[in-house]
Amino acid sequence: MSTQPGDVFSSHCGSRTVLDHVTSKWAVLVLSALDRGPMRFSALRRRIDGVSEKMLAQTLRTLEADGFVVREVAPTTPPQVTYRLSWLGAELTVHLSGLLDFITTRLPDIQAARRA
Amino acid sequence: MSTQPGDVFSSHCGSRTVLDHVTSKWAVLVLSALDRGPMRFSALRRRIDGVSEKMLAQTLRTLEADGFVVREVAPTTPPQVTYRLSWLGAELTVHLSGLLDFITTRLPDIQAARRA
DNA sequence: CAGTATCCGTTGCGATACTG
DNA sequence: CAGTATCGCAACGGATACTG
Repeated sequence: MSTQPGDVFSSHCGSRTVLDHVTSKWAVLVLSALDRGPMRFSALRRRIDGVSEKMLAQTLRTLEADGFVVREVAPTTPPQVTYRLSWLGAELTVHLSGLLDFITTRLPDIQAARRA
Repeated sequence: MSTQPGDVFSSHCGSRTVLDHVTSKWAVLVLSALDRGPMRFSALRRRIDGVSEKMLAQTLRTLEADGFVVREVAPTTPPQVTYRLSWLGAELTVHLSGLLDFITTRLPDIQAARRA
């Protein structure tokens, strides 16, 4: 019930770090985009409106380091780099997609409830 | 399939704003804490390790404005202010709790998969 | 195509002090 | 107790330019 090791409520625990990565500004959108299938860098850029190259690259590197995304390079010229969800990433994205669906479908209610 | 009005993938849509609020550094933790029942300001501060008064107040105000959290003041001295989830907030938190549970329980796998 | 590097303004956010 | 106000630094993150 109270704070336990690994609990998100305690700082300096790994789970807090992962939570911050996953809920960062662009990570949610990247993961959800990849949920529909592997995508290349430029396709992701086009899909996610407003993301800069820098932030997309940074987000992808973080997600790859956390084991949620797999980066695959085809040895062609020009090189084709494809990103896809790992098994762990797919499990994660189930939860995120549920969140996105909720926000999207309930947006009218949210905006109706909004004050000031 | 492609970008639609209200879609999170397009910027300048309300859903993107709400998503940013909800996935902000402290909002996830506040909502999850309130999921167990109403809490007072100072109790939330103690529960959520590392949050400053400023950020807790700011987060609560945003969540209240979005209609996810309800603020109730008991007319006593000293005043007792209690925060609780609205119906909409409770629905939202279902998804967030799922996310937190996933991260917490799968943390070993995540850290095992982590590179560099 | 798929990035990296640099610059640099904006914002996040902790610390501190003060209020009803 | 339950906040608000102000300060100030560090990190976030967008724009631009450059690379293999």
